[in-house]
Amino acid sequence: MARRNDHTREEIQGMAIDATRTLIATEGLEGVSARKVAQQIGYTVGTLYQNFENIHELILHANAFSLTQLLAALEQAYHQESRPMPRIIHIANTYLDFGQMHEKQWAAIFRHTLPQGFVMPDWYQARIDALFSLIERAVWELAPGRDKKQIQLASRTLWSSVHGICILNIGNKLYSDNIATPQTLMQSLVTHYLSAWVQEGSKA
Amino acid sequence: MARRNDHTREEIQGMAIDATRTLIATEGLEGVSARKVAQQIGYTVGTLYQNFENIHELILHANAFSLTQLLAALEQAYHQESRPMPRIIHIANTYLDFGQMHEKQWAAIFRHTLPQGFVMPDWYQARIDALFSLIERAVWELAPGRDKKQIQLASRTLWSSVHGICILNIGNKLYSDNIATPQTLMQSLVTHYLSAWVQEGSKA
DNA sequence: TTGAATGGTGAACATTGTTCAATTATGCTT
DNA sequence: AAGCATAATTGAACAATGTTCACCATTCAA
Repeated sequence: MARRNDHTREEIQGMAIDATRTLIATEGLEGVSARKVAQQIGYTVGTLYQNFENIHELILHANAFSLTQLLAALEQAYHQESRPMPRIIHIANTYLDFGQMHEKQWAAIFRHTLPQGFVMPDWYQARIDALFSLIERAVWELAPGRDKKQIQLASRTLWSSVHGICILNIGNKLYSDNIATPQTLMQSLVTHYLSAWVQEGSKA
Repeated sequence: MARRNDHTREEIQGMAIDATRTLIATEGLEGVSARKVAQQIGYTVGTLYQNFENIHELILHANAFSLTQLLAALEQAYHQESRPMPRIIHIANTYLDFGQMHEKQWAAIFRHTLPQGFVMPDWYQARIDALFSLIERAVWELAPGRDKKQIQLASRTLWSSVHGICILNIGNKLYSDNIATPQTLMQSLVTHYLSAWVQEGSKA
């Protein structure tokens, strides 16, 4: 039984977040429970609730970790390819791969919803913003001359769409009928959307 | 207290589904509970469990109802516009509107997940398929000469993307910063993607 | 050494899904 | 008409959930 000062507050929080992450990875979001997490880290529920407001905060931290991993993967993809268009395609595919490889974690991010009255913390929203700004950067390089608002519009449209393909990919295997792999859809989306978008810009 | 033959099995099921729907509409998916539904319809949990395998089946029925409503709205949109390209845009915007107007129901459809071991019933999957085939029809009319597999690929890509925009629209108000309304994103997606796709086809 | 402050506990409460023996109402048979 | 079998309905019970909080234990300062 753990005793006082065996671990600092920060250590306990880190352990709890880790435990939550592995729970999500193995059993999915539904497999997370305060008692399970507490037992994993060798403390009791009471201690857990001294370190986190509620279970949602804990899950939020676990999800933020996944988001950070995702961002790292996308940033790596960004640097692996320098030609603007293939770069975006590569980033999109990396996004897709991440969702497939870490299916449970991925699903946890987008399925978890704060109860009414809860507000998403800034440090969490900041991670999501970072994702979007990475895309904005990549789109900007594709058409540096374009208006900033147009870039923003295009990258949000594109990224929402990429996200949609990922969403419908996991869970429902809508595409598992020999014909269209999610990678094919992704390719189709990015090339068509962006080629028309670039072309439109060169006219003006 | 309800007595035998006050209602038929079918009536009870219908009442339960209705109660579930209003619960979802008012409190969201998390607001649904077996006891609440039972109380609403004037029976007890036991009766509920004689009419439904479990709570997920009940939710699935409520969601199927929403899907039917959605399909009806999309089909109406289909017939409101006959020019192929504006038609698709109109359908997409109708989809978006539906998600905005019935936010809770819409979220319930896409956030609800069957526990492991559960399989999505055929009658439910059929409703989803109907949505996709409506889009396929609309895309086909845009380019009747194209290969069937190409049409399938394009409509799935397009619809996943449309779906993605809807998803990121509800919940996070990512777009609420004066600039880009979801309608603008939708317009941008559909016109750009499809114009490039059509153009590609006319080359071959 | 004593006392205050803080770490940690685990029992308790309400609420969840789900089951099932017991009860009650119905319809059929005699 | 009476009785019986069948089916509908109940509600108590179980395990598991999130959350709280009075209590105990440990540490550190005085």
